[in-house]
This record gives sequence, C-alpha cells and structure tokens, in this order.
Amino acid sequence: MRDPVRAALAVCPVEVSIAVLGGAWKLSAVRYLLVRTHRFGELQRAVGDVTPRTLTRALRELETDGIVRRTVYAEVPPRVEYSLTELGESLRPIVDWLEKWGHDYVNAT
Amino acid sequence: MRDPVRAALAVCPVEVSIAVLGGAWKLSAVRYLLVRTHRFGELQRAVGDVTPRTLTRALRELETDGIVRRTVYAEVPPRVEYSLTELGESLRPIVDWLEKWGHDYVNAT
DNA sequence: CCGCATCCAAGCCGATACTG
DNA sequence: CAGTATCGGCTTGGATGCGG
Repeated sequence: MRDPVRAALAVCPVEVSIAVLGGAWKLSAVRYLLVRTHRFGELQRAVGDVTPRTLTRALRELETDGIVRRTVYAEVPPRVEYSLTELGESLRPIVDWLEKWGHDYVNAT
Repeated sequence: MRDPVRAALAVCPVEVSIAVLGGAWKLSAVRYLLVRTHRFGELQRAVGDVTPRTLTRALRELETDGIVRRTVYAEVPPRVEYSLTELGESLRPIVDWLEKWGHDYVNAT
C-alpha cells in the first residue's frame, strides 16, 4: 500500500478514496478504461495533453492501488494494454457522479 | 476561480471535481459540515490531527470554490462559523459514495 | 478564539532526450 | 510502441511563533 493511502487510513474513509483517486489524470484515465481496454498510446491521445512520463506514473500508482491491470504482450512492436480490475469497475458510479457534478459546477460558475 | 480548477476545465469534468475536492482534509471537513454548521475549533477537533493553518487553507479554498460559507461574528472572544452553500450541499451523494467506496477498499485490501 | 507570517520539506508534475 | 533517465519548478502540507 502506498504511503498517502496508509496515512489516509488513520483519518477517514473519504480521505482514503481521495488518496487513491486524487492525482491528476487518474480519473480521466479510469473514465476511458470504464469504456474499454486501451493501449498506452490510445490512452495518452484520449486523455489529452499529458506527457508519457506523467501518464505512466499515474497508471503505475493505480496499478499499485489495485484499480488498473497492466498486460504486456511479447510482440514486435511492443503492445501494452490497460484494463480495470473488479475494484476499478466498482468506481463507475463515483466517476459518473463526479463527472455530472463537475459539469454542473462549470455551468453554475 | 483558482488556477488548478481552470486548468482542469480544459481536460474533463471529472478533473474539475478532483481539482475542487482533491486536497487533503477537504472532504473530511465537508463531511462534518454536511451534518451541521461548525465553529472552527469544533471542526478542527472533529477532523483529527490537522494544524490550524492547514485546515484554514483548505477551508479558504473551499470558500473560494463556492462550497463553504464563512460567517464571522464580531464578538469577544471571536467566533467563526462554517457552513455549506447550496453547491456544497449538492456534494452529499458524492461524499456518501466516496465514504462507502473507501470503506470497502480498506476491507478488500 | 481564530488564523496569519514565516520558513521549510516533500512530492507532484512537466520538458526533453534517449532506449529495448 | 511504450516507456525510462535526468533535471527542475512549483505546489502542497507542516512546524512554530505572533497578533487582533
């Protein structure tokens, strides 16, 4: 378990959720993975203007936290696919609410 | 509007939500304010081991983002009460989901 | 009682160049 | 194609002490 998550444990369940999901690009990536499995490059183009390094870090943390599954195919050229674990799939209602709330927030301000 | 929120606008509504709610202690504070209005000291004791400075900053950002209302009473000793705006109240289902998910996450790992 | 000022440490995130 | 290496700025959160 990553340190931020462990620290949040001592506070409150909502802080645990924020510790897992709170990073930049993380929920954007999850949002696309809720639709279907993506290759790395696909995901990068989908989420927008993110550098490979930054997206890699976000995905690695989500993998450590048990949200994302990473599958490497021993091919040339290399292929790596990202998909959601069962735990990741369980985020669907949260992502839907956050998307709706963010949309309404923008319209309200 | 704060810079992180503006930057998230260009990406996706979920990133907007994370930009507003993603800071440490923020949703813990909102969680207690969903129950009732709190004075500053009450809130500090409720959320746990947070320094006044850190909690103040979190609340100020939530105020800037339109989530929290701050009411100062011209008394001695001073009294400051925090409550939720209508926008803040609209977070209730999200906070409930995040709390449930965080709880399940801890049990699953 | 509330919270600001100052200073500080850590970590996040980005740009660029390079590799199996 | 899917990353890693390296460097660096900037934001975030914390400790401590003072002020209205």
